[in-house]
Amino acid sequence: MNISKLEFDTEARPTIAKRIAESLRDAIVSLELKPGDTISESDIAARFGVSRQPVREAFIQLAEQGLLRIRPQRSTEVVRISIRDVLNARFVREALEVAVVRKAAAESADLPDDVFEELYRSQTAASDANDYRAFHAKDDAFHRLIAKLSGNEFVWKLIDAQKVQMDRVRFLSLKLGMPGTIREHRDIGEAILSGNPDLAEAHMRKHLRKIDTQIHQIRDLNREYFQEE
Amino acid sequence: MNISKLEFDTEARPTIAKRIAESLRDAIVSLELKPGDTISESDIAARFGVSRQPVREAFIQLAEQGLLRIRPQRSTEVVRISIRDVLNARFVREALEVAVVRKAAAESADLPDDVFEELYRSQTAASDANDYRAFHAKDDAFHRLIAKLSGNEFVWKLIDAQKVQMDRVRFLSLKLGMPGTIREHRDIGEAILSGNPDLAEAHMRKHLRKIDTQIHQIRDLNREYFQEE
DNA sequence: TGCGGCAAACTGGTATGGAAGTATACATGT
DNA sequence: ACATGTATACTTCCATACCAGTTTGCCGCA
Repeated sequence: MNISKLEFDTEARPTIAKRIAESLRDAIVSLELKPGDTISESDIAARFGVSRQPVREAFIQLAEQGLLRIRPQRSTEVVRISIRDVLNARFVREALEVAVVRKAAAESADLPDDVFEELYRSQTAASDANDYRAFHAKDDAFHRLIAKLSGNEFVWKLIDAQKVQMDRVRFLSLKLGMPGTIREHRDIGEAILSGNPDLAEAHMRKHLRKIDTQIHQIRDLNREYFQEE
Repeated sequence: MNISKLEFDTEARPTIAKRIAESLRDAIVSLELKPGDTISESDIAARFGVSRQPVREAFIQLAEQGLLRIRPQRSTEVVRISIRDVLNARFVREALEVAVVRKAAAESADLPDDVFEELYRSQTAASDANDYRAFHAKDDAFHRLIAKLSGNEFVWKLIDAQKVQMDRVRFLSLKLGMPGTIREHRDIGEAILSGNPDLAEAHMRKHLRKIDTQIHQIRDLNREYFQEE
């Protein structure tokens, strides 16, 4: 009798470090912590009521995501938005999303016609209510669903990691183009359901490349958040 | 676990934690640390002659790369090779490499005809000398060069991160197909120089997908290193 | 011989102290 | 007034100590 197989998932309990990292990430992406701000381990530790060690581990994690810049013995600062980095992230994201959307379109034969409807509706509702947070959450959910439909949901983890670089720009965009986004999502969804990978790819590229033009406007309106380059 | 020596190069590398991480990564990829081995912070710390803290940070980093599995209060183990994970990594890598190789081919107009020659030669030399380490280093250099030629060298960082999952398989392959690899590299290089993105893409996909068939042979010869799935 | 229970020896997570490096305010000397 | 040295107050990085689970193995007992 093999009892050892019955053990339940002991994995998922989040550590303090992980929670701190997540909380800081939200603060940075929502510009609560502003680009250029300097923070310190002890400062954040005191604010959360924990010791410096888990905060330090959170810092390291965020530095690897490109959100913090740790300068030993000097300071740790929230990195300013870099147009170059944003475009690089967009390039990677586009490569990944094109790969999954093509696959989703090629294998869409036995999908119900209304797989996307629920998301369209809730995103439209969020737009009508001017609820940006909900809107962006549904935006992410749409892209994630495509990855799942392609049988490569794990790719979303990477897309999400890249997205971090773009999220602050998206936050600054806010109302810019909520309805437009929904229209593009519909185009992509229809191309998938019609089993047309080339068309799905084209719509996806166009959708993702909107940021290329947006980012310069955003920069001009928020110079202080951007790196000079 | 049973290792003779573990040490980091005393020069370069900013923090102890990073040096430990790099050293451990090499040990894992070269199967010095075997899949399934359990290691502990204090154990490794003693071997390197440092405290647990930097080792712990190295563990966290390697866990994020999918090489270690940290089970709080229980143990930390070197994860076994998972065919699924390897194929997932291959999928991502393919998406990225296709994107850069197409771009490189599309913009190859003003490249000197011999950009790749040096690498071809040194890789052939490494193959003739049965020098696997050098061969693999040149293999990586070739792919990295393509990313650079496309103007997106930063993508290499991601490709490299994905590659970690495949490197242990590559290590087990060893002699399998060194000459074949060179032939494929030449095909890719020629397609780039002839400015043919579609052909370059096709050769790249074929090149990267070799692992799909190889991995099952490797698994059958090294069951103990693989996860049952 | 086999089983149950308990204590000691692990594990990773967190807290805290100290070392080394850097920036800065402020004296001091010319 | 203006350099220059210095004390001081930061910073991150590493070491050490402690905590709370988990595993292991021994011991007593049936």
